[in-house]
Amino acid sequence: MKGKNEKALISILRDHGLHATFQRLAIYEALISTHEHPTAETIYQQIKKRFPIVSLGTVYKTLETFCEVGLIHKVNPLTGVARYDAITGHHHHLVCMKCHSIEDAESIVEEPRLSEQNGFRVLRQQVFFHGYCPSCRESISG
Amino acid sequence: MKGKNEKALISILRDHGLHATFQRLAIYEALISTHEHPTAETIYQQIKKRFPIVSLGTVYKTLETFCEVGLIHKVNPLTGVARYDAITGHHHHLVCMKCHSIEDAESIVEEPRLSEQNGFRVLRQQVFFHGYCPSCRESISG
DNA sequence: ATACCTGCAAAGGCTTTGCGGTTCG
DNA sequence: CGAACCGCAAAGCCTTTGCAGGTAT
Repeated sequence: MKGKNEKALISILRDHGLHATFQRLAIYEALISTHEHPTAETIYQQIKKRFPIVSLGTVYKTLETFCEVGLIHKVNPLTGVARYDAITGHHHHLVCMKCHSIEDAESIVEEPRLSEQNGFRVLRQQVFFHGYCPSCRESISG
Repeated sequence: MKGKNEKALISILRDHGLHATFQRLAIYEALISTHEHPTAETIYQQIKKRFPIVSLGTVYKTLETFCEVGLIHKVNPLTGVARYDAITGHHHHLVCMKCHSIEDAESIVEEPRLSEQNGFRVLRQQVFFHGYCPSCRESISG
C-alpha cells in the first residue's frame, strides 16, 4: 500500500462510498504508512504536522467511519468496556458484533503454544471470533 | 468451579497472597458462577443484591488485583485505548504487556476459517499473543 | 500491631455528540 | 444544490486515584 498516489487513495475512498476530503486522505495515508497500529491520538499528532487545522474529533469520526465501511480494522476486538473471565485456561471467544455477548469456544485446532516468535516471549494467547450469535443473526438477516 | 464452598474460596484467595474479605469472596464467586464474561458494573449490580454496601470502586480494584495475581483474566487484550490497522487481511498480533506495542505476526498454523460454530456466524477472527517484545523482555529479566 | 483493604467522591482519560458552517459530487 | 463532512467544545462513560477509616492475619 505504501507509496500509493493520491489518485489511487481517492478511488479507494470513493469505492467505499465516502467523500474524498483531504482529512480522510491524510488519515488513511498515515495509517497505511505504519505498522504500529496507532491510536487516534497518534494519528492526529502526525497529521497535525502537515495540516495544523485537522481536529482530533474528526480523526475519531473518520476512523470509526473507515471501520464501518471495512476499509480498516480496530485491533481491539471489544467495545471499550473491560470484560472478565474466571476461566484462565486456554480457550477462545466468540464475540457477537451486535449484542456484544461473549461465549467461550473450544480450541478447534490444537495450536502450538509457541513460547517465542521473533524474540517475542509469548505468555498467553487468545483467539477472537467476531460475528453474530444465533439470536442476533436471526434478527439481522431474518 | 461452580458450587465451591466458602472455605475453598478462602483458600484460593490466600494461596494467591490475598486477604480473604467478604467483598472478594462475593466478587470471585460471582465471576465463577457465570460464563457471560461480565463487566465490573454487572458484577457490582449482582453483588449489591446480597451486600448493598459494596462499592463499584472496590469491584474495579478487586478485579484488577485478581488479574495481577493471575486468578482471573481480562478478556479484552488491550488497555482501553483503541488501536487501528489498515491491514484487513487475516493475521495475528503480538501484544507487548509492558510497552503495549503491537506487532503483526504471521499465521503460524493455517487455521480453518470456520464460518460457523454453534450457530454463531463468524465474520472475522483475530489471534492475540500476549507477552514481552524483545526490548521489554530484556529490561525485565536482565 | 500493622500491612492490607474498603468506601466515598473526585479526578482523569478516551471517545462521542451537537451544532453551525463548509465542502464535495 | 443537497447531502455529507469538518472544527470546536462540551458532555458522557469507564476507570483510576487519594484519603481516612476499618479489617484480616
